[in-house]
Amino acid sequence: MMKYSGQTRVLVAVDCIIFGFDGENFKLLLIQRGFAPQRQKWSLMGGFIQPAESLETGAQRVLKQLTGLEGVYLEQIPGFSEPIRDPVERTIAVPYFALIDIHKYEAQLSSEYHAEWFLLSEMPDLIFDHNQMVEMAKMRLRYKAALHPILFELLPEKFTLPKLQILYEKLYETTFDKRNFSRKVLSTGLLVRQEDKDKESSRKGAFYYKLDKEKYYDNFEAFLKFIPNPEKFLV
Amino acid sequence: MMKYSGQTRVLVAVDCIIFGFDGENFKLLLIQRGFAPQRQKWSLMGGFIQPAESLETGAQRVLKQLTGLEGVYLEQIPGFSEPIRDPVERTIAVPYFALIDIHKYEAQLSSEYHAEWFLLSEMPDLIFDHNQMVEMAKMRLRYKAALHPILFELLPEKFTLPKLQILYEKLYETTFDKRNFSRKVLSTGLLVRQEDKDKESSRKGAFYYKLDKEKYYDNFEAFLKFIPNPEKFLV
DNA sequence: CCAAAAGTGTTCAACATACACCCATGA
DNA sequence: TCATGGGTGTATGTTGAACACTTTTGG
Repeated sequence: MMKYSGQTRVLVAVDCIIFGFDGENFKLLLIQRGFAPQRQKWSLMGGFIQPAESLETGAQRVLKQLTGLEGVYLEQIPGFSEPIRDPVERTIAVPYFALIDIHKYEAQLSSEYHAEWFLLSEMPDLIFDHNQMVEMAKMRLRYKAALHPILFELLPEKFTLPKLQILYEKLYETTFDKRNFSRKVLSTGLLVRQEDKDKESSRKGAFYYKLDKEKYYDNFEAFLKFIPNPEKFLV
Repeated sequence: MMKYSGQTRVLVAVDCIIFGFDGENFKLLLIQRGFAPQRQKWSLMGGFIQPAESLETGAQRVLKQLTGLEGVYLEQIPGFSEPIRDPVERTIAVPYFALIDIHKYEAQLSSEYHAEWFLLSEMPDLIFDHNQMVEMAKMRLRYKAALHPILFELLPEKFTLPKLQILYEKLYETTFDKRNFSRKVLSTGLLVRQEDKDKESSRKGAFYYKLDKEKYYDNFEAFLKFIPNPEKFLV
């Protein structure tokens, strides 16, 4: 078959901004590059698109390689395409942010990559334009999470309301009234209270909740506002 | 300089979903392909990314070629990247939706392309996956416009409140209460009433308004809701 | 004078916020 | 028994939705 003539072909990479939450803080999973250029420097996990895969498939592959996880929540953010963003060769990067349950990850860590979790606030300098990608991903996550219940993707199967609230508070760098917060969250009917409590962080213990998977997936990107004044965060 | 070895390079295209509004209905600017494959079939205007340009720059170039317009409102939507989406050769497409003032366009039409405006509701079948791109763009536009005042990009410099309301009503395929609508819109302070009236569509005439450019651009993506129950439209 | 569209105000309900006290428990 | 974090209810203000009549003017 004929090809389009006179056009330049370029490398296309997917880079993953992998968010986790340890119960206290947001974290980012980074790898130390084992190859040139900028060997040893920290970077996002990424990879070049292969002939038989789509962008989304590529991103899932890259994630699986690093974390062992499949079917992860992924969202594409706008491409990074400055002609000289990669000094080696022109590469157009399509970043995805990923939300994973940090605990699921730990069990499956492959030693093929030198990967490490960093507190979002203590992130090292990254190669190329990866710092900007992280910034962009944070903005997008803030935006999306203000309107849709996606942050559950960061939590383990069983979690408590105080933990959920801390999650939101950390993302928006503020605090919320716990009475209003729990009322809003519970009023969605998405959460099912369990019998048992988490006694780790208080003597009284906090009830565990699980997602009502049915409701959650049926109306996956439901429009819900768990935080007050979302317009403050919607840039 | 060394290149990354063993990787496949691909064509990257930008395709533009160009929206216009004629005062009554949404329209889409399409071109009839002058080259194979699928010569004569309708398609979105697009082009391959050139060595010295970014995706956004490429999209602006493509738009300028077709419409003569520069600095158009553009927004990237997620890439289309199925390996066989283009039968000639693997091409990853990054679509952009564009909002233009249809009247500005008409003046500058280049005859280099066979381009035509179609009512959104009477759109022909398009090549490849362009139909899906249009669907995706409509969804994104609905989402974005429900929360941010971007639809002004579709209107001429002077417009009336009834026209603005029709614009919103057509996008959301519903009707709004004009008292509530005008109150909301005017309360933003974004609009400045002019002395003169548009007498085209009524005997009484409707006041023209202009955007307060200062306020508009200062707070370009302000969070505003001109439509009731936006959650209905936020998929 | 009449048809057709433009313009305008009020009432009510729902929602979001602010706010404070009691509970359970382990040490 | 006390210190710590968990859990809950109410009152108030704000916001958004519903709703109908008067105005203007060209024909």
